[in-house]
Amino acid sequence: MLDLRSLRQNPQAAKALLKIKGYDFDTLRFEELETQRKSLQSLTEELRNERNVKSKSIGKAKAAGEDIAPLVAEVGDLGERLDAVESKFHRLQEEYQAFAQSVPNLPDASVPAGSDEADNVEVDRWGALPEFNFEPKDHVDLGAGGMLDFEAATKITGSRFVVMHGAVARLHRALIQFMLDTHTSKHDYEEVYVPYIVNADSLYGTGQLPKFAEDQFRIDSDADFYLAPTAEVPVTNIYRDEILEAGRLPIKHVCHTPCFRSEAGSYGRDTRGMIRQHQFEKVELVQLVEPGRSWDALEELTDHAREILRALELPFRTVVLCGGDLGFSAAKTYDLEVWLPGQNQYREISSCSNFLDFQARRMQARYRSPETGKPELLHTLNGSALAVGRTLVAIMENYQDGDGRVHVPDVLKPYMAGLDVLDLG
RNA sequence: GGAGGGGUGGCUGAGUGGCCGAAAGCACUGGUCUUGAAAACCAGCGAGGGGCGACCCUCCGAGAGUUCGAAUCUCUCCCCCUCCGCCA
Repeated sequence: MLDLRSLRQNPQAAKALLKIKGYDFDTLRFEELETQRKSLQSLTEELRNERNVKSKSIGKAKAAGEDIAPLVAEVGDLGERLDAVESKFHRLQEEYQAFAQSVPNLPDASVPAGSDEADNVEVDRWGALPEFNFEPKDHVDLGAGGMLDFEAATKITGSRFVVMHGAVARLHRALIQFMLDTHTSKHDYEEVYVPYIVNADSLYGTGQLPKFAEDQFRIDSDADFYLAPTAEVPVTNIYRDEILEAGRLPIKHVCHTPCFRSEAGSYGRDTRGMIRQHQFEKVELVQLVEPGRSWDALEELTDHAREILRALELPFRTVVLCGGDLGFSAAKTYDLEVWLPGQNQYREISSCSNFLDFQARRMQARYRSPETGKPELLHTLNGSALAVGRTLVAIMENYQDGDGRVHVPDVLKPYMAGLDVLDLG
């Protein structure tokens, strides 16, 4: 959520920035809501003040042994008037809240203009593209011998799931271990284990609700529970409604979780293979930092994600998302895109974002500022490092040898119990 | 699942209808003292919102109700603890 106070001061500036994101901010509607809020709020507070003052005087009269009947009569229909104004005010507040919550975060000034991913701007490239003396297969063909079984998954559940067997399942697990170990030992993140089922407040805090309810898997139970779409939700919400001491910052967590996405509205896209699944594993980096530090933190966090790709020797590039491709809560996002020989293109494997205080305001994640002694909103960031399923795909496609085998990257060998070549059968 | 006990400021904890946004202690901040520190003493110290301001409003797990007036009484829900049952 944006800061309403600064929004009030300059709605036109916000409108101009939001246009970069392809969002039409209705300043007239906002100003109308604001005007109504102002008058209803002051009227409500005036009446409440009157009631408080008079009630207090009744108390005093009673304590002094005086007759309170005339005072009680004087309060008269005050309660009814207050109720009427209050309910009007509450209705307006709900409307106002819904409006304010639906406004996306402002993009940073460095975010390029553009409408979709075609307008994203490449900022760097790493690694030479592999050259094959054969026609490289994609991961679906490579796994067709039985290691990747999409039909079995369809039977068990439905489309967009996978069953992995043997060495491929092990390589998938090795990737998780390697990523967690790298971030904890080299990049100074604390590992956390969290619930995979979250409540509505948590999804609201990070911005998935109320606007993106259809993307979530909702659990049919008495409680309002959802399958976590990313570790960002449970991990960031550890600090919801907390006031942290400044000495605890920055908070840096790494967390491995499965992620569940309904993928509503992507029916025709990436239907082949493991690229877009309802369930996939991800290792996520989450940081909560002092407001002045978040831009540096975004660069660092993005490089922590790059480090995994460099260690795995997978060619990749970094793009900065244009306004139209930027997410609802993010002020700026870098995507890392790995080279997939089977598709002959770069595909997203990580997304690293700075949310500034947008999420922190929704979830009231604060720290005590040493300068003022007052609680102030933190800045939140997160990034995938990396999406495990897509990393597995990238390794299979980049490390294939043309003879139905996949070589294990050097850094993963310690995790593979001596296995350094996968025979896909 | 059954029985009982609880949820109060950063933390501990008192408060059963008005003088309570809330005692006391801890923590924290400033001061006195000290070569310095500790101790002691003095003072300050919850959060959110509105208003140019004087000030005002809201918040004692959440929501609804009773009342002129609710942290306090009633109802519903959520969460925590103890015991029993069941269980990885």
